[in-house]
Amino acid sequence: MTDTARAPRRTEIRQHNETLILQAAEKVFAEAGFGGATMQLIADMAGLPKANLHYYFPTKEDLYRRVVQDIFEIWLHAADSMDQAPGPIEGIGAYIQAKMEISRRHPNGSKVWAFEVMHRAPVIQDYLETTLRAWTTGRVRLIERWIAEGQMAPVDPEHLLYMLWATTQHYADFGHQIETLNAGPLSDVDWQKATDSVKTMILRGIGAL
Amino acid sequence: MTDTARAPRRTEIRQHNETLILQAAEKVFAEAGFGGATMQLIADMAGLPKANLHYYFPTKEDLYRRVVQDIFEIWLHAADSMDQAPGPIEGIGAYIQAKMEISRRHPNGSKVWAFEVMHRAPVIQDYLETTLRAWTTGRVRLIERWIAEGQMAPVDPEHLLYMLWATTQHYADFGHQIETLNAGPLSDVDWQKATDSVKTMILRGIGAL
DNA sequence: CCACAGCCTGACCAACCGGTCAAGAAAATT
DNA sequence: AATTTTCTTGACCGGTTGGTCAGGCTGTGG
Repeated sequence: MTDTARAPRRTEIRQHNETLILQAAEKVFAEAGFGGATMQLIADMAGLPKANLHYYFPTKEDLYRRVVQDIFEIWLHAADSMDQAPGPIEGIGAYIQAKMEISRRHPNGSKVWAFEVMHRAPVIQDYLETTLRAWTTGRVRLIERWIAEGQMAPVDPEHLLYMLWATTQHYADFGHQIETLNAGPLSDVDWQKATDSVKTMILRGIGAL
Repeated sequence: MTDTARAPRRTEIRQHNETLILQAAEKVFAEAGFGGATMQLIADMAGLPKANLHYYFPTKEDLYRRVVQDIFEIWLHAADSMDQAPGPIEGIGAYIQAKMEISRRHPNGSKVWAFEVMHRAPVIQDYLETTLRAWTTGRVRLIERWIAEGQMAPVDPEHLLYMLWATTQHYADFGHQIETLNAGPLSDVDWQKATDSVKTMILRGIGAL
C-alpha cells in the first residue's frame, strides 16, 4: 500500500472533491430534477463554495451528465449474473435480486435516470440508441433461447424486460409512495418480502416455476 | 339540451381558458418537472399572455396542484371495473386494461404524478395519506378475499398492487425509452400486444390462470 | 530562495424567474 | 344607456440563476 502515495498525489484532492460533488449532485438532481436543482444547493450539500463546483465541472449539464452515466454503468453491470445462468429461474431470479438491491442502495440514481428518460433523454439519447439497444437485443436472444429450450412459457421477451425494469425500479422511484402506504421506511424484512414477492410472481408469470 | 345556455354563461370563457391552460401545463410540467417548467412556456403553449395565467391560477403551485389532482381522479376512477368483478381474472384483467389505456392516452399526467412522488409529494402528501391509503386497503381486502376463496395464489396483495402500478405506468413514464428501443412509436397492435403480455404474465404470476 | 501548476473563492454580472399592477376592453346585468 | 363585473395585457419589480473572473492560496521541484 506504499505506492498509492507516489504518483496520484496531485489528483488525490481532485478525486476526493469530485466524489463529494457527485454524491451531492445525485441527491439534489433526484429530489428536484435538472431544472429544479441549483448549483448553490449542490455546493451547500457538498460543503464547498459554488465557484469550486464550476472549477471541477464547468457547467451544470456536465455535472448532470456524469451523474446519469454513473448510474447507467451500475445498471449494465447488474445483468452480469443473468448471463452465465443455466435457466430463467437462476438468471432472472438473480437479475431481480440485483436490481432490487440497487433500488435500495441507489434510489437517487434511479430517480435521476427516470427524470432523464421522462425529459425525452436530452443528454443520453445516444446511449439509449447504442449501448442500451445492444444490451437489450442480447438479453432478448437469451430469453428466446430459454423459451426454445422449454424452460419457460413463450412470453414476449421485450415486455418481460420492461416488466423487470418497471417492478424493480418502482421500489426506488416511488419509494416515497410505498413508504407512505407502509407508514414508515421499509425494514430489512420488508425488502426481503418485496424481493421474494417480485421473484415469485414474475417467475411464475413466465411459467418458470 | 336548451338549459346549458342558461346558467353557466358567465363561466364559459373561464372554463375554456382554464382547460387550455391545464392542457399546456400538463405537458410542460411533464417534460420539465415543477422546477424546470416556467409560466412563460406554459403561456406560450396555451397561446395566452403570461399575466393571463396568473388571473386564472394565482400561483404556479396552484396550477401544478390542479394538474396533479386531475390525474389522481382519473386513476381512482380506473379501479371501478375491478370492484364488481367476480374474481381476479376479470377484476385485475380489467384494471390492467384500464390503466394501460390511461398510460396511452394520458402519458403526461402519469409523468407529472411520477415527478410529484419522486419530489416526496410536497403538494399531495395529504392525498397519499388519506384517499390513496383508504383506496389501497380496500383493494387489499378484495384481493385477500379472492385468495381466501382459492381464486388465486396467496401472494402479498400490496406488492401485487405495486406491480400493477409499476408495469402499467412504465409504458407512460418510460415511453420514450420504449419508443427508442422499438425504433418508433407504438402502433395499435403494439399496444394490444403490450396489454396482453402484461395481463398474461401477471394473471399467471398470481396463479389465476 | 524562486517558479509554477493546481486549487480555491468572494464578488460580480447578464439573463431569467414568479408574481404584481394599473389601465383598459369586453361582456353581462340593471 | 348606465353600471358593474369579468377578462385582458404590457410594463414592471425584487430575487435568484448559471456562469465568470481576478486574485490569493498551497505544496512541490528546482
